[in-house]
Amino acid sequence: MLTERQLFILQLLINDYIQTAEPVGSRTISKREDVTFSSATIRNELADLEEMGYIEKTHSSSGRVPSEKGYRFYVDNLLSPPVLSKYEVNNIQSLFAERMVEVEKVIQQSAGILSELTQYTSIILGPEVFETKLRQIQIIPLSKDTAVVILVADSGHVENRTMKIPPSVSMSDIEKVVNIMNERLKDVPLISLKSTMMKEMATVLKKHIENYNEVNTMLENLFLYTNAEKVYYGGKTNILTQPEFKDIDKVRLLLNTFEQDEVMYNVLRPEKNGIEVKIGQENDLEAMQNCSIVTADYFIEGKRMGSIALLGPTRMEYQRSMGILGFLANDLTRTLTDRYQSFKHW
Amino acid sequence: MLTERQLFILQLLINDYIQTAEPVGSRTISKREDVTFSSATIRNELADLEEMGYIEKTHSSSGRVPSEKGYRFYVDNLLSPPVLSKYEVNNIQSLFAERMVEVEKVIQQSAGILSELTQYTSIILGPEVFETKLRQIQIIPLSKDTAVVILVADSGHVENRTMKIPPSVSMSDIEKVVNIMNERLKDVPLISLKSTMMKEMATVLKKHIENYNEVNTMLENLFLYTNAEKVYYGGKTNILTQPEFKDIDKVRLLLNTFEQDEVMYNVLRPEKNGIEVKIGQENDLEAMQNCSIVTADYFIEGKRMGSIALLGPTRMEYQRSMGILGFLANDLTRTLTDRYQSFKHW
DNA sequence: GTTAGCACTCTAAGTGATTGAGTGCTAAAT
DNA sequence: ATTTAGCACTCAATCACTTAGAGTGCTAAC
Repeated sequence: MLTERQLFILQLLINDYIQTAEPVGSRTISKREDVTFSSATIRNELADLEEMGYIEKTHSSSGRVPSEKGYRFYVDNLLSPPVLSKYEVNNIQSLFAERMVEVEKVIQQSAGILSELTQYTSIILGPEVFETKLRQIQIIPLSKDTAVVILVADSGHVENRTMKIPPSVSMSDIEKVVNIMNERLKDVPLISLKSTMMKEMATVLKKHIENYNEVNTMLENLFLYTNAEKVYYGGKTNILTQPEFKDIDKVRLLLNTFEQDEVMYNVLRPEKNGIEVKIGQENDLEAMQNCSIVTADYFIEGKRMGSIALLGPTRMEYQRSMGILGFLANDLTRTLTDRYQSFKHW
Repeated sequence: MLTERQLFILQLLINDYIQTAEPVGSRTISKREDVTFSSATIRNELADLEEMGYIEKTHSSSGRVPSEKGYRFYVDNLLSPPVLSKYEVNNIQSLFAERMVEVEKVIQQSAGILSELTQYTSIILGPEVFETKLRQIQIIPLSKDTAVVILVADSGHVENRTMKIPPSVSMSDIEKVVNIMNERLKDVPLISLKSTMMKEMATVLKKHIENYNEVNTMLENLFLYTNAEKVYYGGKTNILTQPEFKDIDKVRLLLNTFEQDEVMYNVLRPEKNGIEVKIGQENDLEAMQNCSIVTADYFIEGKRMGSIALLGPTRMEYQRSMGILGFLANDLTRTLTDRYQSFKHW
């Protein structure tokens, strides 16, 4: 168990390191006004903290640096509730004051503000197809054997795909199919579209359509890829300003990871509710060994819709980041729920 | 004027430097089998070439490095027509053998192959709205005051926008407008959609719609932003492997530029036809001072649709890059023209 | 339990000295 | 009139060495 003084020293050390990115020595700590005891005492305490694994030396006669265990302890026990500056609050709220119509634009802007306020990289997982429901489906022919299929969700999200039409399937068949789909599939969540379609429509289709089998495989192909939600970024290169990323290979690794949506998608899936912090090795991607990620969720009517996250070095300003992130997640939840209400009760 | 031997030496020097990225000395050149004269002779020639500005020294006793003027001369006069390896040709042609339906996918894949073959960063400007024409327009209501507008082009490109509907405009009004639009605006190029709409539809709308003014401003807002064509990337971080980009600040500058579509858009607009090479300072973006860009256009029925480009260090493999780029541009042109034909004569 | 003091460690920065790749120039060879 | 061998010279890069400074751990005194 840590003594009061050890807690205090650990906190000072981490705060200092977060600011300077330089190993912190006993003298540096002892020079602070609010420290009454001498550097020798601090040295003793530091030795204990090191033995317990909360801090490390970079070499045998260097100052101390927080270990991942140390950061974890710091985040879990030493953070006081964050206070946002007026500037930050204004900045975020002015975003939502604009009341943009398009969900995607709201999200893109949120990512921008987040990265600007924090100088880290912000990542937002768009609303999951999970909760959004089909409003309408349209098929528009392009040539004799191709057509565009357009799905519109109640959130305003539009999804489109081009497909080839087998020669054996006629236009009137397709029209029939679309009509049936609009009848049967309206308000079905996008995520379960495929399974619902297979169940609900099989019998009806068999009755009305000649080349049932061909139409069926066509439809199956169409919904083969349940589109993963989109990943939005803000300040993709902000993290390059951090001194821990002067190594170009690390940078390459990280930026490449950004390009792989599926990977990022998994990184952002939070395991618990609320604001979560993953420190260094805790997220097992090699590219993110020196990074921490703070994630928060946003909701619509209590249902989780997506996540917003900040990516920084392990030495990141946890308190501030968590504050800003939490605040923005809240506003996002409120705004989106409002929008959703207006759609639902219409 | 350059003598035969000077040409030869310049060529050897640039070839060598492109491979090694190290300054080339007289001894290195003299050791080649096909060089009969001594290093001293070469030193004299190098001094002349330097005086003429084709090569430079990095310091007073270093080997020589091509200057931008040197590269320019090399590209304009010293390149033999490129020969593609079987591997490269196969790689590109297998791409088009798949005959993907969606233009965007073809382009995305092209970017991927380009960057893989060259290890540079590839950039592709999507088909201009320029030539694609409106096939159909749809408005789908989302709530009592919002709706999604969907434009489908004959290329299969889908464009969508969410908009607010003023309370004074009724649904039936909107339906009328959409009908009129589909009648009057079909096959109008997307780029002139706005102007055509204003001209063609003004009188008709006035006749049929009550709140003409409100509808009009609504439509105007809708088409306010003529969407610039999309920019696609392949191997965004490839360029980071080049030794000239070990400086993190240069990297940041460049990657940030990538994020700004409008800027890239201008970079890629070629000035002349065919394959164009811009070397170093020739493209006046600060972020690209150490880069060269090779661009080529692709066409549909002789009309320029977009460009594809390779971005590398000034010390780039011009011959190979130009070869691959030209070949792919050709195949792209052929494929897209075929597709277009099938749409047109349908 | 705390602290002053001291020996010790290690990095970072600076200083020569050395090496080697390269040049330019001159005088001899072709 | 070229070409080339030879030589003096330059400069970056590297290595060994020193020094300064920040930091530690330990011990003995407070």
